[in-house]
Amino acid sequence: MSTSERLIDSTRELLWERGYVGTSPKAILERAGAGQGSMYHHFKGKPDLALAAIRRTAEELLATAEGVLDGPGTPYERIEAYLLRERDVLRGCPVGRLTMDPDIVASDELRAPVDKTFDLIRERIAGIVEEGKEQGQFAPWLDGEEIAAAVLATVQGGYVLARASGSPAAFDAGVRGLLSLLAPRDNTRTR
Amino acid sequence: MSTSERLIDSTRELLWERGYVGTSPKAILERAGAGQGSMYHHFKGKPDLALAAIRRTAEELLATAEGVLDGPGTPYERIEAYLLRERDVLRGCPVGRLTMDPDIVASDELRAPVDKTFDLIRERIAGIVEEGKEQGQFAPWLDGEEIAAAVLATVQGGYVLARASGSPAAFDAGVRGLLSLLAPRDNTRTR
DNA sequence: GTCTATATAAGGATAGAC
DNA sequence: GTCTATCCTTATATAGAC
Repeated sequence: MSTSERLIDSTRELLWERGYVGTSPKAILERAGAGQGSMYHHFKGKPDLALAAIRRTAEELLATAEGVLDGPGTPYERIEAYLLRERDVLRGCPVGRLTMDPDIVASDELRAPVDKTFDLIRERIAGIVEEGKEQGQFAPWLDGEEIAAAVLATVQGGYVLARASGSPAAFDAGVRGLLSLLAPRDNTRTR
Repeated sequence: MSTSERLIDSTRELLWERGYVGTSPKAILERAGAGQGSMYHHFKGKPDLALAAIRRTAEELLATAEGVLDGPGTPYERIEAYLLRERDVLRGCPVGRLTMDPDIVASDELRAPVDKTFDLIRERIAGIVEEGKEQGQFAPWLDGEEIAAAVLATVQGGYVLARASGSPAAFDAGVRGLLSLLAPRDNTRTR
């Protein structure tokens, strides 16, 4: 793997673990096994390298999410698959955690990939919900965009709760709670 | 206000804005209008001061949440009030944001107030849900703890989505989505 | 209690040799 | 392309005067 690639990979790992403000060029170089010169040869500086790393991470996350959402099954089953897909819960979301970084939120350029990723996933989920409404699997009064936002928020908030308690249990509980609200019930059952 | 109090207040503000790793003693002192000596006289160091600040913030947030959750109204209305209470959405949650700080998650002492705050709010909401089930306002198959986790996660995740897009809209959408799933429907309506 | 001085390390970047 | 040397600033803390 090229030095440039190793620098990007190290930056991605550190951004995930420690965020932007908590990640120093020195730490990146050590992890990548490179010297100062290499980094400043390939990239203009820390923000430039971070941008490359963030874009890569965002693309990968989007691809993973779309892979699950475009899978087989009914609309409910696809949303369920998205919510239940394997995650390293205690590490948190490599994209979502960036929103807590003041320097990233302050930069339109660094924030853009984060914004775009959530936006595309939300649109995809919203479409699935609308599909489910047409098929009668979801109640007609539900709004696709709103449900999609709730689904994404449950995931992102689940990471927060899990990290607060040091256990993935809270993440799982939140997901199960949302699924219990979303689950279609057959008409033979009284509500 | 005493110097010690001003130091705590400045720290609370900075922790909210920039997190633990992003907050330097120097910045705290400047904001508090104090010198180096004052800080190290009243506190053992940055972690000690941060702990005092976090405890204060956690207590205040808990009090605010309980104030709303213990208010008047049906169980659904009280949860609705909690979700719709005024928030400075783009600033994020002063407690939740701490979970993205590696140094805080790594310290049992610094993480404890965060964990405790979420735990107590979750219990309170869970109790309200169980109450609503008894009254027939919520479906009997819902689990109080799980719904409570979903409610908290929607809020925490809403902050993440809002900060990603630079607008409170995503927060509001997620909350409305969850409320539309949670809202009691009268039996005259067909599902 | 509060201040200034000082100390050591780290953050972030540039210069120039190879 | 990569390395080392060097630079200036900030982070975090201690010492000791007032």
